[in-house]
Amino acid sequence: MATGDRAGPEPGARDADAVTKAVMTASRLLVAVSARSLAAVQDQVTLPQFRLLVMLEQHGPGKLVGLAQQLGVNPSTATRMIDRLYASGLVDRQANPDNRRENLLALTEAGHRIVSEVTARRRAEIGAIVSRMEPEQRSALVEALTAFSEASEDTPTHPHGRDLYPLGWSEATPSVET
Amino acid sequence: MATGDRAGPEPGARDADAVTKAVMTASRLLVAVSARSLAAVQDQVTLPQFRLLVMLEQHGPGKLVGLAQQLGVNPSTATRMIDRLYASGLVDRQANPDNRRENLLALTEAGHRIVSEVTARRRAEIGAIVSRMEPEQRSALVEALTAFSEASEDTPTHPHGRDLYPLGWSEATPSVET
DNA sequence: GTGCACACTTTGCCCTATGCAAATATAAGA
DNA sequence: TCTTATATTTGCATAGGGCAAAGTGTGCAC
Repeated sequence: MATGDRAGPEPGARDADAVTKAVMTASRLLVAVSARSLAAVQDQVTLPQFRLLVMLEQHGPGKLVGLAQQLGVNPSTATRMIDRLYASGLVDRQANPDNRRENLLALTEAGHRIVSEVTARRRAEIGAIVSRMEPEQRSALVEALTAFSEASEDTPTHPHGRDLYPLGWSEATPSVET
Repeated sequence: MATGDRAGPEPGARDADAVTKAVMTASRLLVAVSARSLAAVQDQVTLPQFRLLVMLEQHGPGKLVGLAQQLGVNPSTATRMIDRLYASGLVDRQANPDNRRENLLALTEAGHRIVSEVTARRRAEIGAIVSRMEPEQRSALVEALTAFSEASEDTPTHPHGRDLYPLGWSEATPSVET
């Protein structure tokens, strides 16, 4: 908005600014949606616990070290989180018969239910929003977001981003993208 | 998916599904961007601490209870976080001369710098992505996101969302939208 | 086949974040 | 003044997190 009437020396710069602004606004919005979807289960699990459940759901049963890596936390942290989730019956833990130094961790039914509940709520919330848009707006949104996602794929994310990402992830991504 | 070749009774349903998917993908992406922007300061402040700094920046100097409410945490939690941030020189704390039971909390220069750094990184990252898009794609993105944001404004966010939101917020929104 | 190196998990120790309840200190009002 | 309400702090408990060390199995090399 308001970027159409003044001819800047570099038209792209002004556009990029408006786009950045719009993207950041949308970002806030989406985080709020995630937060609300999570609210329903926050009396049963903490956010880190929920993230752990999501990882188990996504990457299937596995051993503790792998889980810890996926979460970006120290194995000792994972051990203790599993202790608690096992105690609350959301995670199943049994020694791997083929390799007794490994534990096999998996979601219980109750664990699956929690993840599904949040995912469903989130889809529903987003669905509710897009349902208020005009059909043409919807397809425009799909195209625009697709272009955005593609543009981000070949973004270098600054040289060393790859290193920092797993480290920061655990603390920086509480919105548990499901 | 797989709903495209079969004429459903409600054509909008398939659209909504595709849009939901695109939105969720974008959401993950944006969270990753936030996470990376945050990574640069994670050796100086924890994520909750950073959120506190952002609140002080956004809502200006204020007293502890207000800050705690903005963050959605208990005042006692805020007290102790401030203790640590004061110790590390990121927050200034002084008794309000007009009301001795109140503390006035404000960012120090160092505190401001941290917030600015993250904000700048985030803008830069988003800017880098959009700069890879075609100009027409950029304006399409602005329009689409604007429509999306507007659609979300008059979304009821399910009846009781208002109640849960502040509660869940503290734990559910670590990505500190700046 | 015995032993050494490596992998997986757990435990100990320390810190931050968090909530609840109780204690303190200060204002404001009746 | 005495009481009530507000602001902050402190005590106590739990969860999340890291690092280092211990414990336990596997597997390979010699």
